[in-house]
Amino acid sequence: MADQEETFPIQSSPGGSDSRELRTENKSEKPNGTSSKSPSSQTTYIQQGMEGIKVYLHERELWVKFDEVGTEMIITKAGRRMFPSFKVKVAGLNPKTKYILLMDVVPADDHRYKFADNKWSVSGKAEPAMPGRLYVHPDSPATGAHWMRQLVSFQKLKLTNNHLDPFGHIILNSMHKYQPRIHIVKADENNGFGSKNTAFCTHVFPETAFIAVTSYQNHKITQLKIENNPFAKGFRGSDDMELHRLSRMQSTKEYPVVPRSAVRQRVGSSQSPFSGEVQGLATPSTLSSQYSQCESGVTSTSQDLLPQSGSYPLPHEHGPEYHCIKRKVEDDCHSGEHSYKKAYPESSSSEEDHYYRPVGYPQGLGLAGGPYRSESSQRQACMYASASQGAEPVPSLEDISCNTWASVSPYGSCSVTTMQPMDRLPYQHFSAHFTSGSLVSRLGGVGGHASPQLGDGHHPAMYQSSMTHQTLGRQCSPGAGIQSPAAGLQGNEYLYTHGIPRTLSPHQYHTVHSVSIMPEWNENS
DNA sequence: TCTCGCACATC
DNA sequence: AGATGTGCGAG
Repeated sequence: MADQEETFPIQSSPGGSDSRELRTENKSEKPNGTSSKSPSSQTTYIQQGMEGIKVYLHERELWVKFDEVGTEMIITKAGRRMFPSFKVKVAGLNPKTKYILLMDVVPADDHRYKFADNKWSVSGKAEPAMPGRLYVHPDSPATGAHWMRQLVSFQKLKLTNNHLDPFGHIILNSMHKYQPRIHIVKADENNGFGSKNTAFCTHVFPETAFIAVTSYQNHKITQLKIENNPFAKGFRGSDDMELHRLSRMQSTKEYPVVPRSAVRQRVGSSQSPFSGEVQGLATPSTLSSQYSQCESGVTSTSQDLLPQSGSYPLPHEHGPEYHCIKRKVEDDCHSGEHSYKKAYPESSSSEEDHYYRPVGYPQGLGLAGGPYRSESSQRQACMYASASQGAEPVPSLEDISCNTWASVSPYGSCSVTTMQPMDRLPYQHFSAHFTSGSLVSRLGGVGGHASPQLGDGHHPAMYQSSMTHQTLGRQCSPGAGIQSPAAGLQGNEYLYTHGIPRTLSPHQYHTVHSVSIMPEWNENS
């Protein structure tokens, strides 16, 4: 219980502001070597007690290598893991407090990209985002001590291009750019999802942004994957190996010229013809660091964020460290970094199951997500709330919450409401229904239960009141936040979740789609 | 573009 | 030993 939530007093808004500035300038500082350790992410805090939390990206150097070339992640119907894997070291949590760690992947901007002339460029407007799904770390909820004890791995998270995916995987559109985010939600009783003050913080590592593809476009990326992913070891080899393989497969026929893959090593090696690095996009690498810390999220203005069109949206600021939050954080920050060394067993414990939760929109938790997409009005709405990433300074917690939740639930709303129709549809099945009032519960449960409701899907049904009304209410309604649906918001948020059919996937995947949080009704009742 | 079966790898 | 994760390249 109660342990408290707080370690610190609120501060809320911390950093946001700071962070915000975008910087673009700096780019890379990071590679200092610390690699993973340095927290480069940007954080948004929503409530108290979350300020001193630091999150360090594991193997950041590897991420930066990919980022410098323009990271691509394969998406398949069955679901494909990300590589590099998203693993983090967390510091600054209250050892006794329980937290839920989850991840989502939000659109980085509103564009559709194409890879031509060895570089990425914008080729049009992005397709409407689907309701985002959240991947709840299987160990959730767990104490701060648990999460800080070892690396927290999200490696089992899978990406799919199947909009009707029944497994709870995160659904993305090919040739679109995305930004993974990690959210830490306090799961105290006092703070369940639904409760009024749901405290949570969001961390974004710009260097983990990527373009979803059904097949690799840039050979350099293929090469990096082969060289670093143990499962692709079979493609490494020296030339001999390759030749052998090729010969077997093709037996002489063609040696590929340069088609995409063919070249693997060689190409990779460096020179690839393509190589260009350029990516029009963005290479984020530079950006990367920015994010670090803590902001508060919010957003009101999300606008800022938005568009960026061109390239990378991410706001950055990089600062490395950042300010996290201010005070305390600082300490953490530093320390944090080191903290981890590789040894951790990978994932935190069980990774086995992952739970996925759908979030409404990409923004997910509102926080950040949104930023990018801003464009569409509809979305925006949603986003607004969230957005912020870069942008604004501190919103109020409330906002955040709103957003947050919004993300969580609202989304639903957002999505539901405003969003394009598409979104809603499909997912229904999965609802996992977490019903419990609080996220926590859900989360906790998440894994476990699946729920019954599948069928309907969408009924948006369930709502929970969980979220703080206040929070939500305030902002949301008012304008700031999400507009919409918020409706749900109004006090409640809805999150409805869809249950995932367990059958399909065991609990592991629980995704939640959108939605609103339900109260207890159902489940718990 | 995307999907599929394959050989090869890890777990 | 089986399940599962990889990129390849044909379709």
